[in-house]
Amino acid sequence: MNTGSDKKELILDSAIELFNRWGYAKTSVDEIARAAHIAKSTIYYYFPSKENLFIAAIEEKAEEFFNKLTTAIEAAEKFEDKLSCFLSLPITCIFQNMPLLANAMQQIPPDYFTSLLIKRNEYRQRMNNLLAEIMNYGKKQGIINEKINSEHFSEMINDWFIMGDYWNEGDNKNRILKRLERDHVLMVQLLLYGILKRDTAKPRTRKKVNKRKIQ
Amino acid sequence: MNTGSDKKELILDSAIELFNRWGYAKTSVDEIARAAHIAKSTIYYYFPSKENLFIAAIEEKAEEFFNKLTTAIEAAEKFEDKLSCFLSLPITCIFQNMPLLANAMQQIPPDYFTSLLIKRNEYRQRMNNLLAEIMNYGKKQGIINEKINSEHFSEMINDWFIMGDYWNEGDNKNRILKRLERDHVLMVQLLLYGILKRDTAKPRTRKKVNKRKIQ
Amino acid sequence: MNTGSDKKELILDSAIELFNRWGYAKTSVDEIARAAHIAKSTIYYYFPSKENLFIAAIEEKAEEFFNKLTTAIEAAEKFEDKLSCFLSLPITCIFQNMPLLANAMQQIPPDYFTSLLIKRNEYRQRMNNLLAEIMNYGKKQGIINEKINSEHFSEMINDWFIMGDYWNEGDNKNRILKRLERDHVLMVQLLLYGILKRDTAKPRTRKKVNKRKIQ
Amino acid sequence: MNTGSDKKELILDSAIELFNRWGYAKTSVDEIARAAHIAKSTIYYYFPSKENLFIAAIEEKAEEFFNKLTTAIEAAEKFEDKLSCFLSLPITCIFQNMPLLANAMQQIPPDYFTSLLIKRNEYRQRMNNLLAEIMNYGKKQGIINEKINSEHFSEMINDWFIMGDYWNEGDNKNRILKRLERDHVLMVQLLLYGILKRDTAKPRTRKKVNKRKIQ
DNA sequence: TATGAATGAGTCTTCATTCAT
DNA sequence: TATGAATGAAGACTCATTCAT
Repeated sequence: MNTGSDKKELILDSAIELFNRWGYAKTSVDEIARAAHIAKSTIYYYFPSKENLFIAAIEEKAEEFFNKLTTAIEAAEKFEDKLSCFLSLPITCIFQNMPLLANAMQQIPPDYFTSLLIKRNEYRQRMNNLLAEIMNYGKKQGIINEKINSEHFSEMINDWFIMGDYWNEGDNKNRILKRLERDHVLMVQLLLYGILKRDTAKPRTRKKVNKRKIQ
Repeated sequence: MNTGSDKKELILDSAIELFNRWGYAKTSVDEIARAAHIAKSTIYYYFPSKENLFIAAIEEKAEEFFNKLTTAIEAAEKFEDKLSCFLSLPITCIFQNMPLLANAMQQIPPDYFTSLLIKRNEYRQRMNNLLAEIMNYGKKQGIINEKINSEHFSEMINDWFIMGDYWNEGDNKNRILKRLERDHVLMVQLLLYGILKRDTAKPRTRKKVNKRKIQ
Repeated sequence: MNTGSDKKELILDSAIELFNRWGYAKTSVDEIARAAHIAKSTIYYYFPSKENLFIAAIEEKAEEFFNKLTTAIEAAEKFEDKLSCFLSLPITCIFQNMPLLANAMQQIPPDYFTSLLIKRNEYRQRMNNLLAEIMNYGKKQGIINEKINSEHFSEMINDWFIMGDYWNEGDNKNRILKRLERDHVLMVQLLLYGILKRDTAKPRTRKKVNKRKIQ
Repeated sequence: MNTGSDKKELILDSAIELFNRWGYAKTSVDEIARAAHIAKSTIYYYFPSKENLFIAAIEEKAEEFFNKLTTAIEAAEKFEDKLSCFLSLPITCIFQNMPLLANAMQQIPPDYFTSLLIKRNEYRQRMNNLLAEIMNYGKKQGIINEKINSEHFSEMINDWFIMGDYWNEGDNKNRILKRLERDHVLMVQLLLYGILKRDTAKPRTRKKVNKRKIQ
């Protein structure tokens, strides 16, 4: 990745490492230059701004991540395994690239520059599409409970596990709160199916599920 | 909230709002002073440092949150409702106090000052205790599947939903990766119980569950 | 010195200690208040300003010093002992009250406020007078080499040992440089041959020198 | 001194002048920048900190001083003239670079940063060595009173004239006080009788004394 | 292509002083 | 007499960015 004397690549490598370690605000262009053993102005020769460099760093890691993810999902044959990939890989990857990818995919903090928000939406969309495909696959195989609205499920998984774009939506607090409530009801149901004893579970929760209605 | 001439409260209010909007690094003491319509030095009369003010802001909101949460959980009678509270309130609350509480309870980014890390651990501990109590309640009622290791479940819920202290643990990457894998397997199982059709699900997943062994 | 609950004395004591330890610029009014266990504003009740407090601290110690010095000189009978007192006590005293008295009596740094300069001149004058008296005493006893100009000698001793008011004299650099040259010539002569008359000196002082033993 | 566009030299010149006039604590980096007609940040481009800039200023002047001093001492042939150089040049030089060199060579005030203390020790060592050489020279010529312990004499001259490292020695007050007493006894003896052997002294120095005339 | 030099705007923090009580 | 609260001005230092070469 750092072959040849390509200084641009050198800068990017140092930037990725430092942004990962210290986050955007606490990484200075000086430090990146020092780490890359080049002059600070050279960074500005290749990247118009710190912001831009940050986006470039994210893109590099994100592309790497999506490649891994799609490959793994395609390689898996069973529905459960595909779902398993989808749930585990992001966590592993984000763990290895914290907080770079966290900044890219999550919404904390909500104040970031526009170019980052655009990237975020792009990545979320790609995640949604991947999960939608997996769900379709499960449906085709006839193993998914029809009561589960799979689009809604995809959305929710993204929102809970990779954290949602709640913070994008500006002032429309009520809408978000409603969605949060809807999501958590579904999440509780999912968890209950898992942790409740079969026979006890059914009667108790059916009632509740009916009352609150799965959409 | 801003009654009387209590300037300390005024400062805290402004700080909470601004830290929430812009995060720690991108909120300047100048801005807080301007927002509170007081002199910058007045902030330093009440709080020894920006860091300290940040912690104070977090504490105020965290206390508020824990009060709401414990009250709600105690008020709920059924196990499912208690669990529901535990899962929904943090999200709602964190949504309303992003990134203030996110900073306090989550581990992103990993570069923060010591005093914040201490707070984080305290809050995580309190969350763990609350969930443990709920699980105990469920057990006493005999409605929890004995195959679920409830301690492990608590841990996982905290790690996934409120995000774990992965980043505390220094260099020991392998250990963390193992735990991540363990967690996601459990999570997949929980989800599958929820979304798979009853009859199809059982035979298919039992196998897998047995193979990987629930702890 | 700190009898009763007299807060003014308390402040002065703390101020002396702290100014001594850290110097004027690096001692804050806050610290003095903290050390005296009183409120900062109380200091401003008793002293109009930090500057003023500094001068007051100096005065207290200076008065103490001059009392000691005159008492000791009067108590000494022989010329040599009087001179000895004059040379040793300031050093001892300044050592014990560094840099408080150093600030007061020396000219380092030259930028201090007017009130301090006034005090300096006053103290230098008193030192000069004391030395002049001693020299007169020596002359009356007929043991001082007539070739030594005793006024000039007094001046020089003060300038070299207690450091002079060179820095008072503003721009007139040439004049000062001439005086410095004159002084050092005299100093070298003193070091080489001393101030005592050859014939008088021998019998009188040999005794004493033998008693105290030159190493 | 300020030739060419060398901004580093410009900064150093302004710094030397201002530190000389106002001392370390009362000279602000802003003022130095203003005096040098450059931006404050430019100072930080060349010097990592104010402290560092101060040390650089001292070094420049100290080197200048030691060059002058050694040259002058070597040029002088007679013992008396060498001693004369040693005693006069520091004073003249320090006068012209007060309090810059005073800070570097003396121990007032005692609260300074470590890097300055290191410099102080270095300079004191160099002064001691120079004086030791001069005394050796005098001994070889057989004109120094054997009763004078020349090492002790060197120490004392440095302590009294250039002011000693009393303040380095921590708490050991008694030891220092004893040394002060010892020193002043020697000083009185020197003033009274001088360091030259009686018989050698007379013919050699009378000439010189007559030439320069005691006032 | 690459960089050394330079900077303006801003950062957190300190501190002597004032004032109402 | 004594003080808690409040502040303006200044302090050292940082940093993303520009520009001439």
